Amino acid sequence: MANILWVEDQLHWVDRFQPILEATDFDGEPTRVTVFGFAEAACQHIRSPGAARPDLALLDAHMNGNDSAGFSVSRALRRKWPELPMIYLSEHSGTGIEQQAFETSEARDFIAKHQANIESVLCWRIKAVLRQHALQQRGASDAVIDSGDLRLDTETWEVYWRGHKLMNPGNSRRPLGPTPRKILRYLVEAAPRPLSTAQIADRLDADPERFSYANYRQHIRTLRLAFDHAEGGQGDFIEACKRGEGIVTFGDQGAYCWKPVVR
Amino acid sequence: MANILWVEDQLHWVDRFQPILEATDFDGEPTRVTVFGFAEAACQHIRSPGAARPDLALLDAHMNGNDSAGFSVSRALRRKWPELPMIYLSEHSGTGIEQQAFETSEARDFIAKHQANIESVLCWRIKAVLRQHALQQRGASDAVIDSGDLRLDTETWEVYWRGHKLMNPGNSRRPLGPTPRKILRYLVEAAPRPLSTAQIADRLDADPERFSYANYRQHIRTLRLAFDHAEGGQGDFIEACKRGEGIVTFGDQGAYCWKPVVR
DNA sequence: GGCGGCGGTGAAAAATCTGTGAGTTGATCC
DNA sequence: GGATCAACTCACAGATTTTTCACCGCCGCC
Repeated sequence: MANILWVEDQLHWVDRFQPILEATDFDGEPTRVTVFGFAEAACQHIRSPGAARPDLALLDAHMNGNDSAGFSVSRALRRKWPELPMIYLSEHSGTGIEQQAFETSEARDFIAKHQANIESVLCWRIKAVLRQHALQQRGASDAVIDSGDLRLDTETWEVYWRGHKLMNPGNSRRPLGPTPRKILRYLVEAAPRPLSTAQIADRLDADPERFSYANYRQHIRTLRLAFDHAEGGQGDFIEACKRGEGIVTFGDQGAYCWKPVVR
Repeated sequence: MANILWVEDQLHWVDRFQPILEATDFDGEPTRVTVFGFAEAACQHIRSPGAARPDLALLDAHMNGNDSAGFSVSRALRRKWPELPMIYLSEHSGTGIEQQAFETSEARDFIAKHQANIESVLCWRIKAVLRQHALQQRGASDAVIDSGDLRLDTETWEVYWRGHKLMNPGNSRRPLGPTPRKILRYLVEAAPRPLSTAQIADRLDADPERFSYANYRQHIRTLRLAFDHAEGGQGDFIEACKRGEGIVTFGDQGAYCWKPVVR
């Protein structure tokens, strides 16, 4: 289902476009449009932990007399879903607002509300952005990930650290659990970018209400212990993490980050 | 070097835009624009084995009275360089030409020639497409802000000043705290405009009631100390700030401003 | 000269974040 | 039904970051 988040303070545009958007087939599934009339309401919704990830955001930069209300929504979105494509729909094309949208807000497109055949143009451009984004998402999936001394086979999900297979720290005869393995994979894939709790929850396809930071933290602990056991259990890996190598706490938004270990 | 391939049959557009494009810095290197006045000539060039790969193609769909001359160039490009981003620059926005550009020709953008401030719009949009494409190519790599001797990676949040990583001034083994990092980023992004307490509070997504000027001031202090430590801790940076370089107090509404430091 | 506001400073208090250990839950298998 | 195991929760202490507070010097102004 194509899920569109739209922030627009002028109701007549909503009345005009919403039915058209909902009747348009963007990705082979029914389209749902969620509209917010105020930037604050949208931000609040976005920040709430249970918010479902939209596929695309449609923003108006200039709302309720505030030049940058739309940009605050954009920042909230970027924080929660860094990859989310955003399109601006505005009456101020060709102005500094358009420039700001492209240069600091990483807009994918900026559509002038006043133009010929706007309904169609809107749909074409949304479709184009969604297609482009889909293309981008399914790039890069090698079977084996190598990062320093780590070897991660994404087919069999086995993980080797300096030649030793990572085992379950609670019971060294058993392999590492599936969730920690996945988390490790996502961390290594995302390196050197950190992954926040929300991003991990998103990738694990977990219920964002349930997957908490405490949860993430615990898996990180499991992983660190597993690495530590793999290199002898002297606590060296834990120490390395504190120094900023291996699985590093990022210090914001409950995020962790994979940094290759130098020897 | 940003290499742009442009196919355009009306010379006056070339005269008008080419100098601007060539004077615009799209990727930190000089820009070169190669113009073809005829679709056939462009296709022939593209198919020739020695043709250099451009970074972006600018096409006009409707040329020399032929509705689809531009699309033939697009097909030639797609065959030779499947990943090449293409932007249409046309007088026929909102028509079937735009639809075709997006739906069958995988246009990244479609820019109407007749619109306010077209020169700037063209540059913003080209820049946006190039950035998006670069991101896509190297698997969403560095979004780095450069300002003088400062290098700020907005993905990993690492900040380097003259090659030294900015650390927490209170504990030099630890990285700069999240809030100061963000404030620095916003300041540099907003430069040369100052950011008042209220603006920072908005960007930090903080409660404007709680985020006071005293607060902002303290973070600025942390930042200045961090810079100072990074260059040796002689207080030089603090002095520079007083002289009007680096993180400058703006003197109104409790605002601060980032000014690149000249050496 | 006294006054008041602004911005810099240092330290203390408050809030938040993290690591840790232990306890629950729920699913699966015997 | 009971054992087992991974995933999840909870509580708490220690570390770290952020906010608050009090004070100081400077400057313009009456």
